[in-house]
Amino acid sequence: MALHESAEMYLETIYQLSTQKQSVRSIDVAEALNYSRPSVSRAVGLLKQDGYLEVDGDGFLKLTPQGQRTAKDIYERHTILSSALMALGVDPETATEDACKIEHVISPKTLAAIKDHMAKYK
Amino acid sequence: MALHESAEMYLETIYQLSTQKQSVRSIDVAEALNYSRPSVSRAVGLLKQDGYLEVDGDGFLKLTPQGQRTAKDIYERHTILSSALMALGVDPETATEDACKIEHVISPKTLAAIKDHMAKYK
DNA sequence: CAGCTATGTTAGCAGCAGCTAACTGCCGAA
DNA sequence: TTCGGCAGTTAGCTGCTGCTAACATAGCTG
Repeated sequence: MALHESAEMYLETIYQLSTQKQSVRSIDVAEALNYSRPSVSRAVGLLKQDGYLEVDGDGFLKLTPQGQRTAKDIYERHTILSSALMALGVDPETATEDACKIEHVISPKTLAAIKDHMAKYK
Repeated sequence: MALHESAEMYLETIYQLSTQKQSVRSIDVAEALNYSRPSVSRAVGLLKQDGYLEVDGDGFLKLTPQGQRTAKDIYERHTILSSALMALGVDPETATEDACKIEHVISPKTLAAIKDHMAKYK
């Protein structure tokens, strides 16, 4: 089951938050994305149902190995894209915003090509 | 009123078709996009309502000046992106597919940066 | 203990955008 | 003239994804 863009965004956000703090709850995701609690609640339920994360008794979100893998992949796309755009002279804020959108639609082939190009011109 | 991605896609398709044939009807758009006739019918109605095109008595679609301008802009984004990706070594089919998705989410700033980069390395 | 606050959930709404089924109108061929 | 097919429209369904309102629960605090 392919992840929808919104699911990718939730997963990436949970992953990023988990690198910044010990525990991640739904409310943290809601604040990070500026979404309502119900929106996050439903999304978390779907991600859980699809095996991307677990919610423990205290409401802490833990990515499963599959979730971890997927989130890392999305985050890597984001990182490559935003640094590529910044290398082109795009300001960091715009680069981050655009990377955030492009990361959900770009193909592995194109990403690899960008990565290669970056390596060459570094 | 900002165009949604789907509206941009319809507009771009109409524009492209109009460069290839004398007259463009809804059915042509449906075939080009592989969408149903009702889907196109509704989209055309919305684009008309928003002043992007006119439908004449024979069902031929004519972009208004505003529609023409907008469609050209989208198409230019598409052209720049796909040639940029191909310049990175992405195969034409993938480049076109990815350009088609990226063109709807990329900011003017980033597009300009890509254009500059291309001009430099040509 | 009462009550406030924080967090999460349930129910249901809205808008977008695809779809099918079915109706209409028109045009050309038998 | 009648019939069949093409093109377009209308009605209504579905799934996604955001929202608010309202409720449940737990935990602190006076």
